[in-house]
Amino acid sequence: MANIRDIAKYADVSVTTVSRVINDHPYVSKEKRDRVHAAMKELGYLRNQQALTLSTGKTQRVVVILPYMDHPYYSFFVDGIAKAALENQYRIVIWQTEYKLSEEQQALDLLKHREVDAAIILSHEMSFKEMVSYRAYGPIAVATVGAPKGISSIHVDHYASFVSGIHVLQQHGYEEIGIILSRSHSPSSLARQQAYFDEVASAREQWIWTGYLTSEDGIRLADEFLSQKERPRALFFSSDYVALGFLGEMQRRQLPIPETVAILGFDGNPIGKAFGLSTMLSPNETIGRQLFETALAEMQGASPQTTAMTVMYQTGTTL
Amino acid sequence: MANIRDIAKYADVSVTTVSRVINDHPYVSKEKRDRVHAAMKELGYLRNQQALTLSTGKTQRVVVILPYMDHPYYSFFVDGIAKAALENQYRIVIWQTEYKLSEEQQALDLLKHREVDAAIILSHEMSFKEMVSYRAYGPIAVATVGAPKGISSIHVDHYASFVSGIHVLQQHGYEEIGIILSRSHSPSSLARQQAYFDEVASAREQWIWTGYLTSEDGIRLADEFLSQKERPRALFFSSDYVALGFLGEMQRRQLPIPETVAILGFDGNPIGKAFGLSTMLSPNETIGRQLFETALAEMQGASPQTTAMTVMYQTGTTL
DNA sequence: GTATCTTCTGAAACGCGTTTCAGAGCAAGC
DNA sequence: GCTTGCTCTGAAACGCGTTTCAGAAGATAC
Repeated sequence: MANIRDIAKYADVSVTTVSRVINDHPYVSKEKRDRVHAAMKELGYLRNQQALTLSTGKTQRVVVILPYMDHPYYSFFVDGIAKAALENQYRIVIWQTEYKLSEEQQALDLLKHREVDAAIILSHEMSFKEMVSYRAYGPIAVATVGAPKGISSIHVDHYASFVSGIHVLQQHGYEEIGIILSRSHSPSSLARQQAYFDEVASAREQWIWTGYLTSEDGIRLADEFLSQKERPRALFFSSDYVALGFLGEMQRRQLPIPETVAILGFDGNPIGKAFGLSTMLSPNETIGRQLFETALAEMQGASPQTTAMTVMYQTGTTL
Repeated sequence: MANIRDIAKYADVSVTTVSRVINDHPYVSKEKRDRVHAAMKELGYLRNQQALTLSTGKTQRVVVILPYMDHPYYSFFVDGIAKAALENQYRIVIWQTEYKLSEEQQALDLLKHREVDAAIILSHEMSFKEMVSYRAYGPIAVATVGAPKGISSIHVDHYASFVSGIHVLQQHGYEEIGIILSRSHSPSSLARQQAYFDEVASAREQWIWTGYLTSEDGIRLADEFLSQKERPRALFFSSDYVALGFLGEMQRRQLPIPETVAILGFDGNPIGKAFGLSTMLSPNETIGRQLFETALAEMQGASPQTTAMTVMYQTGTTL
């Protein structure tokens, strides 16, 4: 495979001139430029991206760190990131962590070893304190709340969003409300619990179900829910998938929704529409785009920024 | 940031010796080895992955080419690929093409420019003829049927799978069957049509619906289906998501399933379980793993291989 | 005692683009 | 006529690990 020196020899110019032709530098005479182009064509020259990367110190890659690939929730973020990255000639490297700290560390080590220029983290187990220690090696943008100075954050304001979801339920006449959360100790779950206690008069501990992440978890929830003596009249989920699992299982048992219990989802996954799921629409693709864009801006010298996004009620038939 | 030469100077050894220590080469005296380790610790040495890549010619990266990130169908493949890749110290670069030929070409150009060591293609618009022209630059493994010599393929045998799905429907007493396909001209769709005509006595052109990819397409199908004079008694979908969209819309219209029409999906997406969707379970995660493993084997000198996988009926309540 | 290994070490070349710097030639400015 | 500035060119250094090759020292074999 021909390299730049082969081209230089073949075209009888210096490597500098070849490099200039490749990079469209103006100070090359038309004559030599043509000779170089001819030589490149003749020898089938392909620029070696690795050499370029080593030379410039820029990899044109960003690592996207997320717990699960096969959870549709993250796909929308990744879609937004991928689109923005492609538009800017960046490639994305995916790292699946399953919330294992060691995997998160390995993923961020890519930054240290200059395999990527920046990191985008969709959800994490790692403390922000530890995350900050990687900041020296490149920009980091997260989709979670509570990021300290130095780390960009484009996130859904889970407190405000849960408040507005609760208000939607209340406007529909539901006062006794339960909430379904994923990881109990995550910052977003804490914010949601806070909103719950602040806004729901009848809030009670046993109406908070934690550890529900997938549609299967939603199916499982049906038993847990029905076995309770005193049940809330509405359930506010933190994920459409869990809500759909629950909804499907209730339908299977021929328990009418919303009569048995009203259901409000969270995400706005298109599949929810098919089943009339009422939900809070979250602009995840947009967040993905902005995560990339803010990381890119930081690479170009901008300061880290924090942006909170809000969700919108999307009407359905489960309220 | 300290490089290998700084370490050499600090430890008063040659760069060769430092390199040997890094790579656990045996021929280094304990004394020098210790000095080098101390120097690396002292100066906070981090190996530059780019230099290593340029030097060895191996990137430890594989590009995964797929049409849509936000279509859950592909997530399971990617999950399998990601797991296998991580286990082997490979990183995956994602390239979303939306079935645009130019994007597919750009993605495969990564191979040419040595940004990745191999390519895994989940679905493509590009002809195999064109794809083969990239083979000289690295192994290519596809998840589609019909790959020529030189290109590895781990795929679902769509003909056999559709045949077995049709047999399931027939065993349940359905003779008048329609099929729902995604892209009309893709090899998998052609194989499915062939199976349909071969196995269904009452097969007819107007019972083949093409262009259905998402759950929204499934919703839209309800009108198309109901507006037909003569309707099949069962529908065999090529995607669970489309099937679920249709199922949800039928439920919304209070048209009982399977009395109005039986539904058989294809994939085995977990969300289907919540709604009792009968489906043909496809081992997509396993296919993902094998795609990576066969690509890895090829990088190590093995020959391309082709493996066809079969699907399994997963019982539900829509038949 | 000499031949043959084995262990250990480092200089230099290699992978391959980019960038800096110095210099040559020529035109415009005053 | 002399200075200034622009256009064009290429040698060499740089980014940073790995690998080849040559050689020295010590150990083992016969």
